[in-house]
Amino acid sequence: MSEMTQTPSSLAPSEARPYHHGDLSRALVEAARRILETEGPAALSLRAVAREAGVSPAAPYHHFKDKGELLDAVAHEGWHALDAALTEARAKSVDSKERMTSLGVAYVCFARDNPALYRVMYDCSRDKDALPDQMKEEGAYCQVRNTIDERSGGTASPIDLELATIAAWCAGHGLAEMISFKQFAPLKEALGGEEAFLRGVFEHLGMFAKLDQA
Amino acid sequence: MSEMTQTPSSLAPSEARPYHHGDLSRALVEAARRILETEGPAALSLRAVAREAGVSPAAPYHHFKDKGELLDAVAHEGWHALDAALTEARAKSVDSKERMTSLGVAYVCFARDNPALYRVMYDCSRDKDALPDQMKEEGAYCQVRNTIDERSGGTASPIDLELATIAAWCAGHGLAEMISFKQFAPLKEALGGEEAFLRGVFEHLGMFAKLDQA
DNA sequence: CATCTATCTGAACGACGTCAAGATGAATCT
DNA sequence: AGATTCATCTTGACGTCGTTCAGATAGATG
Repeated sequence: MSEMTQTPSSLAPSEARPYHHGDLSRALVEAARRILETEGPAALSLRAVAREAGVSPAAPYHHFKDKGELLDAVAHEGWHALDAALTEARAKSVDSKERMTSLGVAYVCFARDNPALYRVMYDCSRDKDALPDQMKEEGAYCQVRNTIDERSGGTASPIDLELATIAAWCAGHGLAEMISFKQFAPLKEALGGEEAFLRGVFEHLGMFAKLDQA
Repeated sequence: MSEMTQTPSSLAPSEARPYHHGDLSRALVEAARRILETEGPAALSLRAVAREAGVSPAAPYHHFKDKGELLDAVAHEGWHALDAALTEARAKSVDSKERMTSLGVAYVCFARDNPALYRVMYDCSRDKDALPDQMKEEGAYCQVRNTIDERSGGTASPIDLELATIAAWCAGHGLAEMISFKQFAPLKEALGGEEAFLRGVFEHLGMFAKLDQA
């Protein structure tokens, strides 16, 4: 009960209201993201999403078990967008020593540029006490692990590799949640901009201090 | 308009309903913490707090501007409790090289043991885009900075000291938010317990990698 | 004592998440 | 084709929430 109802016969793939009254699952998720971007997470009610999609307050319940499941779908898209951002950052940085820092900066910038989406992503994760399953095998988390593995020349033990990945991930998440805290403003200015500040913080995190000893 | 109305004449310091109908500000915060611990953050409505304190749903508005201000008061208590936990941890660890890791472990354990309270603390901070002001001068943040400063022998530049503190704080917060994620369970088991896991992660964060070079 | 003022109650408003009953219309089956 | 089936959407309702306001209550003050 996920992706049936493809465009019925002869209609544009994803615009207008093609079906019965529309390809709602998708329209709802898009409406939710629109609300998130323009009005923030506080305004993201199920009724507002339905309103934005031009449908009655009860309509979403034919596509999502409850509000949480809609948010899960939004979060899912968010993780994909984060994957893409990290992939791009990884491709851009040629220096393998800098690559890790670049990944971190890209991660935090994603959160800074999509604060509401990032918040939904982590709120969903906390509700389930777990990161999305896909991440362990091919997602953003895996990109971080691979980058660390490359940097260490593939010599790190599986446990050390995992610990280092977790350490890096936690640092990135923590910084992502606090990047816009007012207290950091003077330091950002002193360092000549937010990116420099980010690099500064990440360079103090010796993700490889232990791996390099081996 | 904060702390007047101490116990009126002859009554136990904090039980029953001593005053007009009670020392509400305090009673409400206590009721809120009780609800947080027993039913979690989702159950923490203003009405539920009033109910728990035995007053009408409108009563809290004579002591707090709105729900957010009540939560601020709860968060304020939370930060004090965190301060205490860190102070204790800092006193216990004699080895200055281990002290930083001990602080980190204590921080995350506090979050693990008071998950709902910790969540309220950071939700409030995010709403204001700032950590509590007191922290910069004498709170938990300051303890972390001092510990780093001691460890580096007081030789770190102010900027490096600040960057290292932020890095450590972000890592601690990130780990605190994810410590109970299911994906980490196998690794915890492999390392022989949650504390060992925490130490493992923190030891991969070379908060001093850069400071030690100087 | 009367009065003042902080505190609390009761009732109400709009918004929320959710559900049950009914309407609607595309798809399927003779 | 027409009848039927079934997913989809609407209407209306329920209980809860945050918040406000007019009025009751009872310490504190004169």
